[in-house]
Amino acid sequence: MIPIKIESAWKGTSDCRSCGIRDMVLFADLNEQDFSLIHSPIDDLSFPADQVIYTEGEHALGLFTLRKGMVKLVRTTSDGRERIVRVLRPGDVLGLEALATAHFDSEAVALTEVSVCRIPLSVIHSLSSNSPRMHMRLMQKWQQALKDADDWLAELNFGTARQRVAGLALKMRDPDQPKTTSFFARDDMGAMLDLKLETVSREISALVRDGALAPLDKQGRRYEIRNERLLMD
Amino acid sequence: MIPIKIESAWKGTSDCRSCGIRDMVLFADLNEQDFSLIHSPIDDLSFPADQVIYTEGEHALGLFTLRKGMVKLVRTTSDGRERIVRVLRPGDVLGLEALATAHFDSEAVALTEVSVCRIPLSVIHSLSSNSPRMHMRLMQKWQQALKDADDWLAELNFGTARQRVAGLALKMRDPDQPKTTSFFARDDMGAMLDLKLETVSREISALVRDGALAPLDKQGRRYEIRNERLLMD
DNA sequence: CGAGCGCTTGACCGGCGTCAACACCCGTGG
DNA sequence: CCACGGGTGTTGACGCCGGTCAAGCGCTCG
Repeated sequence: MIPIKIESAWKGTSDCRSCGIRDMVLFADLNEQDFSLIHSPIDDLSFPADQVIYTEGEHALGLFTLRKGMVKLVRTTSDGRERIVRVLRPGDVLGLEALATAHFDSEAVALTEVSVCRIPLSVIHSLSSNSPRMHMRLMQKWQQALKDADDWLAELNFGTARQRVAGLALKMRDPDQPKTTSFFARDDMGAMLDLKLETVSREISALVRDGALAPLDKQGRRYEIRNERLLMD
Repeated sequence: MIPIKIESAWKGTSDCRSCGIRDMVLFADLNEQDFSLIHSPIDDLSFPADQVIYTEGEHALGLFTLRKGMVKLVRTTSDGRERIVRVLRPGDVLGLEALATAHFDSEAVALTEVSVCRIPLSVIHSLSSNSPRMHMRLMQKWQQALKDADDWLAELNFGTARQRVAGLALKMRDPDQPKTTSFFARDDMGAMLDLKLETVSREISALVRDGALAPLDKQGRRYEIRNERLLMD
């Protein structure tokens, strides 16, 4: 069954050949012959902030390429605590794991307004066996996901509260405007860094006081990076 | 260039058809036709405890299937601290990332005496394009590696010191003897759980005092699980 | 303009880190 | 066979970072 939320998120069917971010994504170097292998529609979907895109353990029909916005991957531990294992940004793939098991290993929730395209599993499977270009791309996406997961553990969940918050500020820099960075609701940041929301708030305040960051809005979501050095140790 | 350590670790060339753990590994369901596609030798290697198998960033000639023993994957953060991101056990693949980039993303170090087989990248690449069975297996190994990475973060690096040590005890259970579990040098355990070695030691002592664990040797490496419930919360 | 939610700040407390002493295992050499 | 020494694990005392609890503030949206 197709959840209602997906129906209501439907914005149309994509023409991937003319996709604006095609150079970042799975279909980056497909040729005309490869495109002719696509027999199911690629849907263009969008979700408001806080919307669940898929849940942990859910049966997967397809995977998603993130076109715009940010998505958190959430795991619930056996004793019920929630942990954010990663944040995905444009160009990343949501739900790669479904290729192997047809189930999602974590919950995906929109952190901002989000736009994605859903690619049916059958399309990925037929392309990956028949197009060496797709095969290679897919491998690179797996490798990137694994590296991101390890980075998240090694860089953001290690050291003092100050180091973690500073590390997140650097990781969440805007690729187009390297002087600005994005934060999230304080309790989400806590679930990312294994800190309490009060501690996150205190450390951000301290970084602003020390001149490392300066707020760009009144909601505490966007900050200017004033002194990169102060964030790096 | 081939490092000297590899030369000295060489034990022979494998006959994968008769491998004792074939059902766990990449070659699990290859048929005779698939095997005929293997044109480079699969080497059988072994390493003593504490030996480095490969280093972070090193150029990769092949990847490894772990046959016996345990291996830690170590990352060094930009400011020089060392973090253990995962522990691999028999059946796991070392260096999957080399398939995409021909470089290793982390350092691999033997935690015990270890035996592995090295499969040249060319063999994997030709099999994965020509054998749908291998293609599927590879996908499953990627998925497993990613899930392990996320598990490690969500389960072992979250909560109190007690919960982390207990979680590691459960994760490191012997698959054949579910009542026994393996620990490591206390500072390695600290690097896995983001705790200091003294804290690890204290928590283990507390678990023994409470009757959850009982030591099986005098070096503090193997413990009997006496009360699973006490470890689970 | 008031209600409510999320962010910040303060005071206090507890868990983990730090520093140090000690116990134990094991290999080496007398 | 035992004496010695280094390496590793354990335990204790103490201090600090981050958690807890609570109050206050400032947006945002009815």
